[in-house]
Amino acid sequence: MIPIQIDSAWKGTSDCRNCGIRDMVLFADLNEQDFGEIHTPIDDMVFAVDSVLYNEGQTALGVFTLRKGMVKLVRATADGRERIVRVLRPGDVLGLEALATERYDTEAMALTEASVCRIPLAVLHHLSATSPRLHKRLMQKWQQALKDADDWLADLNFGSARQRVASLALKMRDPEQPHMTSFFARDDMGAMLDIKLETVSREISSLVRDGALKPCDKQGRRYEILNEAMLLR
Amino acid sequence: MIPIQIDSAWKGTSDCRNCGIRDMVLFADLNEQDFGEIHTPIDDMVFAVDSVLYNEGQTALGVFTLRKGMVKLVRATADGRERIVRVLRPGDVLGLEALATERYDTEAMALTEASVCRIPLAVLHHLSATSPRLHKRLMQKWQQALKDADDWLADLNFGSARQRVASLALKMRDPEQPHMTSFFARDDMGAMLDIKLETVSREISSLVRDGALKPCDKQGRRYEILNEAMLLR
DNA sequence: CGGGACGTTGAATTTCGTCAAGGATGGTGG
DNA sequence: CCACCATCCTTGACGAAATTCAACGTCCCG
Repeated sequence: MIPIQIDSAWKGTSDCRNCGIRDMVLFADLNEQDFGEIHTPIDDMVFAVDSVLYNEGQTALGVFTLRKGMVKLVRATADGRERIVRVLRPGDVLGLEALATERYDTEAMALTEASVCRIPLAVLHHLSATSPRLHKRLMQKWQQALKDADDWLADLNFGSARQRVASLALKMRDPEQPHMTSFFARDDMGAMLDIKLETVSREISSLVRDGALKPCDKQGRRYEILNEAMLLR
Repeated sequence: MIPIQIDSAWKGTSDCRNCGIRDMVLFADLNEQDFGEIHTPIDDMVFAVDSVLYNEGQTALGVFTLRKGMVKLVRATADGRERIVRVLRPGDVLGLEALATERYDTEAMALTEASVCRIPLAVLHHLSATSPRLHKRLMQKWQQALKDADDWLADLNFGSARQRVASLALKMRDPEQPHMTSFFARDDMGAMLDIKLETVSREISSLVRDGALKPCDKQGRRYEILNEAMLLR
């Protein structure tokens, strides 16, 4: 079942030298010699909405770089419910933990259609030993992942329901259009913020009523930020 | 001011080869040759309760390994309150992020008297390039830190106040005496679980009344776990 | 022995969750 | 092309849970 997903997602082999977002990713400052050390092809893949990139505990095939779209990392909690521990966006790395354990610690599911490249573990193990440039980038990606994890905890799971929704709105701002922000299905937002979906809906409505946000589509996914100060509190 | 803390904490130079907890720490599988590459002394330090090991944003001097005691990682939130993002225990590494950014991402404060060794950044940068053994350990410590961060979020900040207190009790079990567990000042516990200190107190009292826990001191810090199943739900 | 810090407990209030119903949207098939 | 249906978002009323404000007790330290 998983191989089928992989097959259907596979779109070809990546040409990393000419990657459009290369300055954001792991291979940012590799030189020609480093690229020569890559003996296994990097797969270029696209996953449809709601498809699973990998499961919690699954044996790892590689580390992913997210090129386009959004991916949620999901964990099962002790009582069986579902918890979204983070949302990744373009430039982020998925499955770094596989470098240490050969297994993925969380499930990864596409929140939108998602383009990724999958870098085989062997390539990273080899390069991290031979290329100080990759080694340094790898440290930076670990550090960023850890900081993101702590940020997520400190910002989004703190305070009243209204504060949480407002924090999520700020965190999910579009990097290119800072006055726009993206929301998700209400039950996903609930799993991110640890509040019920009805409460999410109420707080969004309240922020719209108070003039902090303006809905830009009919599905409740895109909003314009009208009053940033109101969200910051 | 910070140098004064450092001076007062300094207890000598560590003999890593004979470290009592070496199998848990970064230097676990270094060989004699690797040790020969260490040209800067590892400092052995002790911090008193409530003293600060480093501040958020501070320029980093090194990475710490916790030998004894407990340390909290604290962040300021958007609204100025204090948020405890994790508690570290013996064997854990503090300040790994300094390897990537030369700065600490959080404040670290001793929850008990804490013994640490401070490994200069230069030593780690050098060894991670020359010793595949350290390189591998480093990956494992990054992975563990990231998993701990996600665990903290998923377990302790989820569900009712009672569930959170129960999860904390389980997470803070003594590794040597699994039926014993450690709590903290009630406002610290509140900052860990994102509930008010009065609620923490009430839930602890309730767990004691229901026979899940038994207090073992008069300050409310040590408890015996009488009914593990009751805490798991 | 007194005072301050901290933990506990109680009552009133606010917030959030639960249960239920209604409405908009998008897709499907006739 | 439109009616129908399923899905998801929204809203309301009620009850449960957590916070707030306050008082009180205990422990530790000077």
